[in-house]
Amino acid sequence: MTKPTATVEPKDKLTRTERKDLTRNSLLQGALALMGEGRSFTSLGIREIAREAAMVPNAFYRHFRNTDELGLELVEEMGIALRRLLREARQTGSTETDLVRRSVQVYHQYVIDNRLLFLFVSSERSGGSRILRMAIRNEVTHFTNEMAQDFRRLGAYKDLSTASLQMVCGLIVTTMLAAAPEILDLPPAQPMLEAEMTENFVKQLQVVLLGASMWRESKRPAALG
Amino acid sequence: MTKPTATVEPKDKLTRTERKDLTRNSLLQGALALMGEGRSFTSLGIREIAREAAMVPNAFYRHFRNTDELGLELVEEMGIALRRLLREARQTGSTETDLVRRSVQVYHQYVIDNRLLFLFVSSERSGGSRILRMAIRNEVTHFTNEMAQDFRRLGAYKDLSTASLQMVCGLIVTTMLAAAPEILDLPPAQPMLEAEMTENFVKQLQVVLLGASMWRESKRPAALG
DNA sequence: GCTTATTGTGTACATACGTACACCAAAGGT
DNA sequence: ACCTTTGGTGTACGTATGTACACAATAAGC
Repeated sequence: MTKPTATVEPKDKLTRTERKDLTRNSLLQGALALMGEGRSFTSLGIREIAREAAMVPNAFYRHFRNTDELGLELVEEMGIALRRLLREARQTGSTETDLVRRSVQVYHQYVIDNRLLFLFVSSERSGGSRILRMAIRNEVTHFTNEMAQDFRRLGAYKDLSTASLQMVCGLIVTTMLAAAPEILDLPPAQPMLEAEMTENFVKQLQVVLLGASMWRESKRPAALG
Repeated sequence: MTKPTATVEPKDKLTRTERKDLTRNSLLQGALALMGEGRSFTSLGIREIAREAAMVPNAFYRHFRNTDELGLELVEEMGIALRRLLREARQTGSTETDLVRRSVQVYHQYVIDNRLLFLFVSSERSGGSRILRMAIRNEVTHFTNEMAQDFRRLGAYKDLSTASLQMVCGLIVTTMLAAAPEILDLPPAQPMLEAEMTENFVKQLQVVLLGASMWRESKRPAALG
């Protein structure tokens, strides 16, 4: 009894579920990789994905019933990525100097670091599969709401109603997401182009924030209209 | 000699090029129709498109070398549609009362009336085919510039530099285009939802325009920096 | 330690695809 | 009136696809 029946295996002997998660993940990454080569999600086939993940076609079915199910998993992964982005932004956000520009740079780097995921989201956000589209829209809405809550917590835009704050955050998120494909299409190692794009992006956000800071709830509540 | 060799055929006897344009068009419409059923462009096949257009697969080659070439034609069609939209907006724009709301309604209706085209653009703007993506981005840039020129002509936002005006118009166009897929996914005959979405859209644009009207060119020209 | 459930493999088949080639009807130029 | 060009058809072939089924290896549960 030098070793009690170890619940955690020593090192490279993996438990079955761990192994499964591993291959499952290589399927997910395979699908992303294919889309990274210019394929759209609805054009992906089971065989193709399995081949990219270096496994036999039929193995796909051990993990997903069809490609849509795999897509939903990818959307979930994106949700996690977005939440992580927000967390990073919160930490960066303490210094107030040129906050927008700093945030844009963080976002820019984040998009590049998560290239394939953002590529996936950008394409499929208004892409072919309705199921995926809705799932992504859901995640984006959550992201928007969390951003609004963060603004509240930071005491920014205090005299905006919650609805207006969400509206503004929606605008910000729209602008952010629209920037992603342009970031991803940027030819590499072209600092001039990159700087130009970033500057434009920064200014757009500044316009939005300026508008938000000037915004007054002009209409009386609908119930009284 | 009762009839001089007519350069224009009487009525239903069409010239060859007319006929060709007709079938060519049914190919384009067929492709759009397929995307309307939830397919993405890169997933479309020659056989499929030809079938949708009620012709034999090989006939496709009489009009396009491959699907990408057909896609570029669709992009061109979109360009025309956008220019037409701008023209309509110009005419509507003379009355100043609640101009934004009116424009949004015009746009909303326009998206619905050109459902398939906007579906195509929304999907492929950040979709799989790089060629199409770039072509669409080109058209959108043109559209943005024309909008900026219109603003100039109308004397709006006089103290914005041309660059800033284009930046603002870019923001507006981004917001417009982001709204399109939501408009298209709206369940039909739900005036409550529709009104809510429109209202949100209107407010977002008002925030942008408010920000634009407050915008001051803060940075001195880069050459002097 | 034996049994069972799970994960991955190999084979198979009907179907759809892109494309090549030969062909046809009819419009257009001369 | 003739001949050529053009737009569309039919057949054919090699290849890729989704999925069904039988099977193998091995971790998990008892």
